[in-house]
Amino acid sequence: MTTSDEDKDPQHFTPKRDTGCPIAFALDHFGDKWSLIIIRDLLMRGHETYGQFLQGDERIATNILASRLKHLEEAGLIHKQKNAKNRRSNVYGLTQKGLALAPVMLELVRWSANYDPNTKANPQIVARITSDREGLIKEIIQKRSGKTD
Amino acid sequence: MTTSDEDKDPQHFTPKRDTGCPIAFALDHFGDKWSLIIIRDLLMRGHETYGQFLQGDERIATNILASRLKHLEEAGLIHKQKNAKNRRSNVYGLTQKGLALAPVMLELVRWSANYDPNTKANPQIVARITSDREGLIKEIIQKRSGKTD
DNA sequence: CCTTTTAACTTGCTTTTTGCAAGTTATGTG
DNA sequence: CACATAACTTGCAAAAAGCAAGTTAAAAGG
Repeated sequence: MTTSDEDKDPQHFTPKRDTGCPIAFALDHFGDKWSLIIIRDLLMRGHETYGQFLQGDERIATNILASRLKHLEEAGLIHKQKNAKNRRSNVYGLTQKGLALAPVMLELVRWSANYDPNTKANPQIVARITSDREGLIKEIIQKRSGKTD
Repeated sequence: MTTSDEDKDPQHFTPKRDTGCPIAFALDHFGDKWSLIIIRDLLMRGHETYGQFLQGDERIATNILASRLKHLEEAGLIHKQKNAKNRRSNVYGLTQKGLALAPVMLELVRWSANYDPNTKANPQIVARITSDREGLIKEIIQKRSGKTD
């Protein structure tokens, strides 16, 4: 982890439901139908461009994608960088705050794998959530921490 | 845990986004602004009647509450029982499938407690998520498993 | 009993969010 | 220089959320 000046506090983000409840706080960040899909793409599938998100399995609409990316950025979960080599492509990445959702994501995977008879969750990963949860979390976070993170 | 005939498979529920992805599966169950609040009330606060949900901190609208309860029941996360003693009050409870969200819930609490400067999360609980996660999960599940569960 | 409360919803209507299709702009590419 | 493409934006229709009021059946009080 290089300590650059990223992940600065998003001054502009104030939760809607300001009750202090942790669940409500989380929902204010990603409590809609698409945000977690985007976070999944970033965290589990290595997607990092607008076009890659657009072509995900669930086919998010382009205007919704734009609005969710904006919201997630304002909420401090992701950041957008210009690609120095190719100035028309932007690269999205998870901040520390976003990467810290890995444990939540893995518990969701475990739960769904357990209750969805048609799950396509990778059995090896699912098994490892139980056998080596901490190791898996660290591995994922390391894998998805860009050099600029 | 008494093994009654509850928690039967909800034949009628088919996920909207049938991609096989565990995250999408989870979102089809509770990927909206209110479902997780209701599950929180059931799991962490011991709420179990319509009126209790209505009076939660976030003040869900009554028609939305009714529709979410119906959906959660169809999705097999909760069940509704008549109260034998008082026939006009219904008692809601989590099914096994719903109780199994405890780990997800706790990771959400941990994440939010960590990133919300104004969190009201109980510090003792938060500490225990790290020090005795498994024990805490079992304790919560046991506490919220009604006799009829 | 008979009136009043109350729990658990439902209905009607307005506002907000989502979704679809098409259009725009600034690069990049042959 | 013509064309392709990444990353959006805009306009409008459809769906969901939110608000206020109404309904129903059962319990509680007198």
